[in-house]
Amino acid sequence: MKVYNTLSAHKEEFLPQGDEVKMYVCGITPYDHSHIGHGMSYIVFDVIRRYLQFRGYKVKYVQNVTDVDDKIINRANQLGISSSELAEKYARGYFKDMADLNIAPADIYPRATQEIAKIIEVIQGLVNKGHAYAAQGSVYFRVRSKDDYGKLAHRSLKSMMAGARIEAGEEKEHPMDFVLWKAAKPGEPSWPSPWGEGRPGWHIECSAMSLKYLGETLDIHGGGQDLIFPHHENEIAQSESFTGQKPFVKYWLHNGLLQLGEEKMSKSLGNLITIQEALEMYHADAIRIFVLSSHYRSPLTFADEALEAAESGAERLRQTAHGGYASGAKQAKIDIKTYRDRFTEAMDDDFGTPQALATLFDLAREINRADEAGYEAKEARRALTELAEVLGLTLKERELPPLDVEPLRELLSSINKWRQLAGLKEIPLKETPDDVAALMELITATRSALRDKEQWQYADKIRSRLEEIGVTLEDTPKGTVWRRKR
RNA sequence: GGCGACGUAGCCAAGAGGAUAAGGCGGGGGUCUGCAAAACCCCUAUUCACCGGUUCGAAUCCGGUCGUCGCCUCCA
Repeated sequence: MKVYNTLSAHKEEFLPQGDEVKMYVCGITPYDHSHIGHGMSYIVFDVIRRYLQFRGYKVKYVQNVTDVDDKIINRANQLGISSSELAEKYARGYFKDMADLNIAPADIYPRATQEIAKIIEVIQGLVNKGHAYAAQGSVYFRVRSKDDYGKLAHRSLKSMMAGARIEAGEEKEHPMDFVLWKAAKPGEPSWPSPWGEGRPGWHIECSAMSLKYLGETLDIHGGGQDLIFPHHENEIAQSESFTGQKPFVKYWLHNGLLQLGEEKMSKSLGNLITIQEALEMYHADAIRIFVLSSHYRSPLTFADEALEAAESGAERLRQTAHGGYASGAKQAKIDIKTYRDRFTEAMDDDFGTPQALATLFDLAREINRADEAGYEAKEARRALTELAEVLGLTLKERELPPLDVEPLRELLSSINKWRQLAGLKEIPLKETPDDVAALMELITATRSALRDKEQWQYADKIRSRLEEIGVTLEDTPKGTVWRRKR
């Protein structure tokens, strides 16, 4: 397996330290709804994790929740609630978003506010080693104490200074020094520390948590490309300075960013579509196919046309996975291994999901072809479902609100008189069922009988009326099947 | 200003020196069907932004031009 490592800027052979892959992905700051840019990132790392498991690795996956930060505090103050209340609310929303996108939960979701002791321990260690210094109740990391600072972003301290927008660094020794511990301002949530009341800076929690839950060296650390600098650069500086161990992370993986129209989708620009909004419009499988049809390191632009295309593709895979009218027939000769190998080969090369998906579509075509020829392709269907699952595709029908019974009852009573025409008995009003399945059974049976009598105009009327109600009919060799219109 | 990525069919998007330039969507034609739907079959890039160069051979490597985007500041 090869993975692209941001640190080396090359693809490298993936060799984790042990059988259990230690994987850390930067989580969210819950002060607002998560948008589909977040969705993209977590879908990407979900697939990476699923694929590692598919390849036989155990994975320990940790994702932080930054539940204290300026934006949370400001927002909570605006709303007149506590910052922990606000953070909890949006963290819960985030977990629902993830579940709805079929993203498997992390093994641990540490919260910054629950890890203060470890955070203080790390800061204290950095101070003791001369990598950090206190000033006015805050503590800063001394970037000049780390000789390879900038190695992840591939920039030198000098080049960062040139043209960088740097504010006059009152308390800081060097403009690039960054805060580890922020002195409390009145009215802000704070914790006691050796430097006085305060709260953690943004970067330090990731160092503390990864150290606590995964150890001194992680196999994989992931996040969006926008986190490379300064966040991940600073994590490296903190962690390696604290432990004295290099590297902090063996493989740094970063996904490209989702764009909306001309610009990056981001909270600060306000041009965002929330995950729940996207899910109202599209099936989670469609969103995943949209994301996975381009390589994870490339930027991707959210466009309704592309999502619609993904929706149609998802529908085809779904139909294939659940199809199969030729049961009990001769087994189709489909070389499943070829498809598995193609899938694996694609994924082994830095998670080549576009080609992995292409393999799925090719397999689906061959299954349908076998179907068409009257062969049974159960094994191949199973393989399709299994490989789809590695990409986190459920291939399940979207859960729609239940059909209204009333329109179906009305339809049944209005076609009652046609039943005689079809050679069937009319159904007494009292015996009209009130559950969808039974109603549909009677309606389709009536229509089938009408078709047998070649009463096409009546049969077609039933079909178009059902379409209005939200039911699509398909007349297959094995009879009429119905499903919810999407 | 510095660093980096990208420009492939109507749209989305793989491919990274050599065999017919994946796949999805859309469109056209056909098979099946009473008609549909679904599915299947065929067609839809003689060419990879443009200009030069290296090479027996370039969409792929090098240089330049144009264009788009990201990071350098909170961000997945």
